[in-house]
Amino acid sequence: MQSRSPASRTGRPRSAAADAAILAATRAALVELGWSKLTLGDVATRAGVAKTTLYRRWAGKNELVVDAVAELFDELELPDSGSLASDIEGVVLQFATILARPEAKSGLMAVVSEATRDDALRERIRASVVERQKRLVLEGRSRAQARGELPPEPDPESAARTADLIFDMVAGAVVHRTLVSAEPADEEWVRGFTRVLLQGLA
Amino acid sequence: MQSRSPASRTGRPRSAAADAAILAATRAALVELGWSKLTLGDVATRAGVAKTTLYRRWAGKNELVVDAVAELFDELELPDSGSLASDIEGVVLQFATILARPEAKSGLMAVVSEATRDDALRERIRASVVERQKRLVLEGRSRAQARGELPPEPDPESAARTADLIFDMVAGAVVHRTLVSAEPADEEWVRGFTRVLLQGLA
DNA sequence: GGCTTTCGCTACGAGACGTAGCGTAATGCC
DNA sequence: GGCATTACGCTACGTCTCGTAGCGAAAGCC
Repeated sequence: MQSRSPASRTGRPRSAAADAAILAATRAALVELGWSKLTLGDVATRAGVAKTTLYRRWAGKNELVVDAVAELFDELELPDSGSLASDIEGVVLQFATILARPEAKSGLMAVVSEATRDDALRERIRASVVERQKRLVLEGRSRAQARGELPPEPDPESAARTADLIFDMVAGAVVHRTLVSAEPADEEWVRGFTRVLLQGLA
Repeated sequence: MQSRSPASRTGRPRSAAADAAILAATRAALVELGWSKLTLGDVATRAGVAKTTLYRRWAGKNELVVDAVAELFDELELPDSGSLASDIEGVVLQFATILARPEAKSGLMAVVSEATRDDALRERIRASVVERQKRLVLEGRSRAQARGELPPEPDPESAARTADLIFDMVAGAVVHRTLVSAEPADEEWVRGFTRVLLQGLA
């Protein structure tokens, strides 16, 4: 969350329950109201805390929603289904399921949009959402290489570039399908997408 | 733009110059202020019109920005460079160049985010941005099929599905690369992306 | 000239923002 | 147990933007 200064050993400690209540209230408000009609006063009331308490912990709407949405993606797991294709399909489907939830839809793109003019916010998104899930790409690839489904990378730099490209393609396609085309990223779509992606990487 | 009722043959006509001035002022305000700090009062002042004039033509910030941003994508053209790979590279690079502009970055994602709770707005985006550019995918594919670079489609329904998938992959990857990863979608990246996409479609 | 619609201007209530001030509650240190 | 320190709830406030209403003037068509 925020940089809790390590030298704060004295005084009343911050309530951890309040943090959880605020983040949960934020997600609930995103579902009911969406980003633009969400107000911090309303979130505070839902969470049962004072508005001033909320402002002591988060600088504003942007930072609050990033933290509230980031928690949603922590449940992503890489299945071990035996083949690279079904591993990818499983992860992409999980990602699509999370993104289909209204609190993720309305919250995530709004903060990404705000991040175009706020480097600190973009870094917060990268650190708490993107970078934390890139592990799935890396682990999936190394598994596939161990199974001989993918060739080993010639050099580390090219390996990193490819991983970034894969991540942009997966996340970007699912987001575009879900939010812009407004069609469900269901099993059928995921199969088609995975087929193109995998064949392209061979 | 808005539904200019065909039965308005009498009375003072609306100033076409005002429309253009308002949309240009909207883009300028997006560059300087970004989405969240853009106010309709400020746009009206920049455009040299009264705030009430602006409200007579657009229902709100969302609709205004969609129209202002949609104009940016009209300059997309399909190059005829002889091979499918370089055709795709050319279009993707054009798209990335437009999306790199600050008015597109901060405006487009914001309205997409708002569209998750507003069906009419999403339809407006689809009609004035997405659907209008999907022609590039269709035309590029038919050219490639004529050249024998791509197999003909077995049935029309599958052809439409594939076109949608391609569009989601192209637009999604470029958007994610530009806005989330915040790295330039330059020639090198576009080449790598096109290689994966093309090989996947073969 | 008469009719109709748009335009610029001013003013307004409503709502959210972000902050300040105060008294109270919870902890660590002596 | 008492003290310093920090967090908390509450109230109140000035500021900003929103979206609308009302008015007189302007610009077209018959």
